[in-house]
Amino acid sequence: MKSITLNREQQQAVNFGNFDKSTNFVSSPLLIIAGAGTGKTNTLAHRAAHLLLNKVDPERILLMTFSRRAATELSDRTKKIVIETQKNNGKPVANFNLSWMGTFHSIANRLLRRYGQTMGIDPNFTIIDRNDSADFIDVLRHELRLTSRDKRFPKKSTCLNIYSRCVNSQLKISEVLKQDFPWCEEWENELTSLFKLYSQKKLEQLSLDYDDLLLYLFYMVDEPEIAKLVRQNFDHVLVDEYQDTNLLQAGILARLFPDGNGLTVVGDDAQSIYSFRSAEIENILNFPHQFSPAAKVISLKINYRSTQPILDLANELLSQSKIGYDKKLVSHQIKKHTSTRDKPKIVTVEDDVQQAKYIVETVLSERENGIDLKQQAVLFRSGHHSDRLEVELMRHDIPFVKYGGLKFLEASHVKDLLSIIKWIDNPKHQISAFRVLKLLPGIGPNIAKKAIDFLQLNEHQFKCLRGFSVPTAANEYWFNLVSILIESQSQQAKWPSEMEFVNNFYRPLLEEIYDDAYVRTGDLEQLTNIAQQYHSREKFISELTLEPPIASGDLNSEAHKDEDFLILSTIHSAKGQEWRNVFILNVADGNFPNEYATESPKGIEEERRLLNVAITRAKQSLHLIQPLKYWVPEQPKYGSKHVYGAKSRFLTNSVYQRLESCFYPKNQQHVAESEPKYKQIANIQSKIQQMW
DNA sequence: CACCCAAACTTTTTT
DNA sequence: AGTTTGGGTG
Repeated sequence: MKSITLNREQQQAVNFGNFDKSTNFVSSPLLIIAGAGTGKTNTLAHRAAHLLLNKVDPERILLMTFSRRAATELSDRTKKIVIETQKNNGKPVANFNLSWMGTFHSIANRLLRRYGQTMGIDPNFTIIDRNDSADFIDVLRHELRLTSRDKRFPKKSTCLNIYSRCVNSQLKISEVLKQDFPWCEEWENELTSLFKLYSQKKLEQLSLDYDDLLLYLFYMVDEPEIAKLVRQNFDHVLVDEYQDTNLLQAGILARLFPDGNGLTVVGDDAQSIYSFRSAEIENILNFPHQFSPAAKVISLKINYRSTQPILDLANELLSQSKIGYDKKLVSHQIKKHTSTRDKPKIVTVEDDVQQAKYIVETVLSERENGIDLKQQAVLFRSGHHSDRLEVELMRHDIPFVKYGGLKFLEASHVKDLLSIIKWIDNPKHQISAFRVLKLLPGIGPNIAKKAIDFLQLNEHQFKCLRGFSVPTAANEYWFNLVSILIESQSQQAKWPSEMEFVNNFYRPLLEEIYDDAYVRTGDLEQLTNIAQQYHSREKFISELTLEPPIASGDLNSEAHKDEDFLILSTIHSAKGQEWRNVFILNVADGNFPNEYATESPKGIEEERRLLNVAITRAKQSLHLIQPLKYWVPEQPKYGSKHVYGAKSRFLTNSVYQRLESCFYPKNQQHVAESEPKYKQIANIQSKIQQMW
């Protein structure tokens, strides 16, 4: 295939492969190293299209991406290319579907439901999200009496994080604790028994957490016979963001494609930012050796996104690293003449309030210049960094959408309603049952537990609950709830009308529990609307768990399509995206690098890559903001919550030379001193005390 | 046994 | 500021 939109290396990557004797298109293992903005998605889409145009069956291509958004984008582009090429060649345009496309977790979900029986896995399992898992662990840790000790046991989310690391890194718990959770080392034995119970109970309750999806699939394809069975479905696999895969994911691929034939992976070692999820940068670095000598490596270095001054900054930042990235990105844009205006800015401000003001002011003046809010994004290290800014934006009536902040599914009323649905879907799912039961007035943890045990004793037939008595306060709710449960269990395929019954049941409870019930009703309506889009209850739950709506505006994205809004996003959530103007908040030591990551050189390197990812999102204009003072929400023991941040260690002199230094407000380097000061004349304390 | 309140403690990023 | 734990009351 020829296309003028591709450069030489891209073209090479697209066309890599041959026809064998039987005219099947085959390809040996291929690694595409694609630096930021080098047209990775375009190349992948063209490669997929190339396969299709060479008669590879679309059903037999496996596309693994990092997010749903990436998956749809890739598939849309692929289709477009295929259709246009067919038109140009005067061929009839065939309709097709790339059905095996999604995240590792969603692909694992499908494969486990289809082939799980070979491992004794009931295909009707429920996927539990992070919150459910944490609640699960919470219950078990009480059961094991791990609370009420003289020293506090790690909290549920920490326990889950440790568990997750163990599974995904395939390391022993002692190793994980030593490396990443040294403050929990003393609890090793307790944690071990907790995790043992956790995995056992999950199996009993037909519940798989995110890690299980990968783990179970790994064990499944570890059986050569089953691997062969699964392998028969696919001729080609394209894996995106390979630098962020972990050992389990790489292991799955290695077992499905032992010789690497048909395997194409794409990634950028300089953008590996998910080690907390046990991503192994070694996966991408070792790929050529793993499949030596057959493996081919192609590097894309021409950047189509950013101006050269922005790339100069990124290149300089990476060149400071001890790991030798081979990543001198070169801009495709022909530079007319470089002036200081093109240079990325480092803006020094007094504190987060000034930081927010600077953003508001700049964003608005840019909009005056005809740059939509949508073309501008504010990026930050952690979710709460935008708190101040959000207040400021609301005050100025500037619409925004935040990615990576508080999620829709984390709102307790949404969790309540979903729990009912999940319990109906899987009567063995005790975490949902527990949550639902505790909603009813007069029912607390103990009665809830008894009811659940009672249900288990009666083989999870909801109708047995008629014979379970509850406190009078709960009577009416109890009767209605049990009616719904029995109804759903007896008849099938009532989705999504079932959602209505559940809604009607929950509404009065909502009003009883929350003061702001009215506001929350809106969310429940949205949830009901989403439910309409799925044709089964199981699909609805699975999809919602695997791809939760990530931004506040995500749910009614159609409605928001015409509107203009500013993007706020964590850097992790900004992966793969680009904007004309980019602002990076809190570029100070403690955030870049994050204070918890500075223990190990590896950690610091990842922080550097994180800053690199943030920088390379910008097309034309980039502002790093450096507050002298910033807010530290935790640890009040240090007294003042304002901390004077040190200059980021990444901003060395040579990096600084790539930046233009500014101050905000202009010409006021010492804001604190400019505020008027008055002498104390009276004492408020004595006045107050005199009142009594 | 459920519910409310106060005190102690808290490790970023997410499929 | 949010979570966890323990104590007191009805």
